[in-house]
Amino acid sequence: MHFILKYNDVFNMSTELSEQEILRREAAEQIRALGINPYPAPLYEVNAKSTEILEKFPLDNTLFQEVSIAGRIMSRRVMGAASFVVIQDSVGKIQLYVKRDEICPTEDKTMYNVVFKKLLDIGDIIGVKGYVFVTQMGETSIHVKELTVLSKSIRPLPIVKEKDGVIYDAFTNPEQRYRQRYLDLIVNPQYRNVFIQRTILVNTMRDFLNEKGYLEVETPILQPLYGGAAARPFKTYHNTLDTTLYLRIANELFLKRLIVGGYDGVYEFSKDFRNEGMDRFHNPEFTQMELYVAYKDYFWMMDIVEEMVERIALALHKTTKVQVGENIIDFKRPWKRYTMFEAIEHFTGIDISNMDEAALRETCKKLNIPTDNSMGKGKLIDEIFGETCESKLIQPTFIYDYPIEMSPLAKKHRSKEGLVERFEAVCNGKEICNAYSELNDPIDQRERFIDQLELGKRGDTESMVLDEDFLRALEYGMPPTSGLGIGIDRLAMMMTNSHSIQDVLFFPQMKPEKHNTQSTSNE
RNA sequence: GACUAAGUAGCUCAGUCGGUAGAGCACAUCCCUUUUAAGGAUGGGGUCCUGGGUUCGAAUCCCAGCUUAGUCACCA
Repeated sequence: MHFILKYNDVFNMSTELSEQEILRREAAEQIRALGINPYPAPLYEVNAKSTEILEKFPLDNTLFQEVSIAGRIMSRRVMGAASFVVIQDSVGKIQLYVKRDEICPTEDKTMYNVVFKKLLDIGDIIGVKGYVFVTQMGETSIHVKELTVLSKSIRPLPIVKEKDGVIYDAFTNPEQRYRQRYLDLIVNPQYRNVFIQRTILVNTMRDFLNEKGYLEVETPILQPLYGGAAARPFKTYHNTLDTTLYLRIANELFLKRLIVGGYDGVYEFSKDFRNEGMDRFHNPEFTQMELYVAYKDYFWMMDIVEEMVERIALALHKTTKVQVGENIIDFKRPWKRYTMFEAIEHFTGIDISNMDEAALRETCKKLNIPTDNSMGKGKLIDEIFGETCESKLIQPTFIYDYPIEMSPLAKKHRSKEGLVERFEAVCNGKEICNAYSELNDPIDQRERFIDQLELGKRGDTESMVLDEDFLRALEYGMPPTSGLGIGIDRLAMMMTNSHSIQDVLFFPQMKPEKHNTQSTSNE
């Protein structure tokens, strides 16, 4: 009891420490009292990794005879003067055999009897030196000759156990997993791989774009005007400038300014922010890769997307076929290409390409798609596509030629009235990218912005605002340009077969954590 | 925003009809020199999410709230 008082006083804790937390703090102090720093400063030389040893030693048992390895204690079985410990390093786990007279060759058995047996716990980080051997039970292990405390853990670790494929005490509570991702990564190390795959995905994309000679750039996140997408922004304030700033919702307009400036191709991996709903496909901050290339059109960009995504699949899976939920998706080139009208005709048997607004509305009624009077021709077409086609497009498919009303930054179609040169790639029933032949006619762009302002006046909270500086840039002349946006999180979900965006973000947005303090609201 | 489900020990979870709060692991003590879900024995550990109500008595029944998850809606 005096420990509780002591530690709650010393650490000024608002909540009482658990018995285990107190005992571990005590242990750390006792280690110190023995002249051992539980948090030593010098580097610890490591010359092997767990999985490397487990793979190579059975093939050549002369290897690893002077091994030095470090990791976190995940289990401990003390049997008198000999013990077994499992440590986990960055790649896996390996068993240690710790024998008293080996780590304490002299009369002084303190290191084993006191430090190892009494003061170390699951969760502590240690380094060991020794040689690799195989136990009588046939498990490749490290015979420890020297043990160093590297970091004392003062909070008990939830331990997941497994036998014969059965998982015991799985740490699966999604809230805890996301809030305490570090803990998730410790006790559920299989999830480390998802994030490694995400990084390989990004690196593959970056290598691909660099090989093509495009320039990776950085553009502002804090912007006086937001633009480039239809979304509600986050608003903030700069004190010195005494001005409102917005967190970017897309980087399109800045990258196009750089094309005006004379670069042939620019791209950016950008964190974008949208002040909208959250669910398993939406996090308030997310990552996009946007690419703009001069003198190209949208057909050219389809080829680039195919090539790039196919290469990503190969980099991650060594094959173009990827398991996503129930489906196996084959990213092998070439992908199917349908115009939006063709796709609708393919799935409904109805040709809407020459319909006027009234006929479209009638078609919606026939297909049981709810409409309202605010919907114009473009919106009606988009609704029909979304309801009848999108979820059925499992294998990668380009859908192109969109209604102009939905695409205020895309160039008018070279031959088809009322459409723009835009495509999306859809797979597993979800959009994975969005691209245009970019609108470079400054007069047309100004008119499109004005149309957006009208929508805003009618209460559309996601309509675009007029960006006078962007128009000024276009007025100096932008070459014909093809632009692309790929949602990195969505692509990562697909490539790692993850059910939720929270599974491909280390730290997904959560509500502020409620601390378990006394309830204060008696109102 | 709607609906459904959940909230009990550090972790994973039981808890019968409303009658003293349970298990495994973790933790402590003891035993044990090659063990395997973490060897054996013993033991400590609880704001049963919060507040109110019904009742002699509530983890359990009722009401309200909070938190979380899932699905749908909205939203690219």
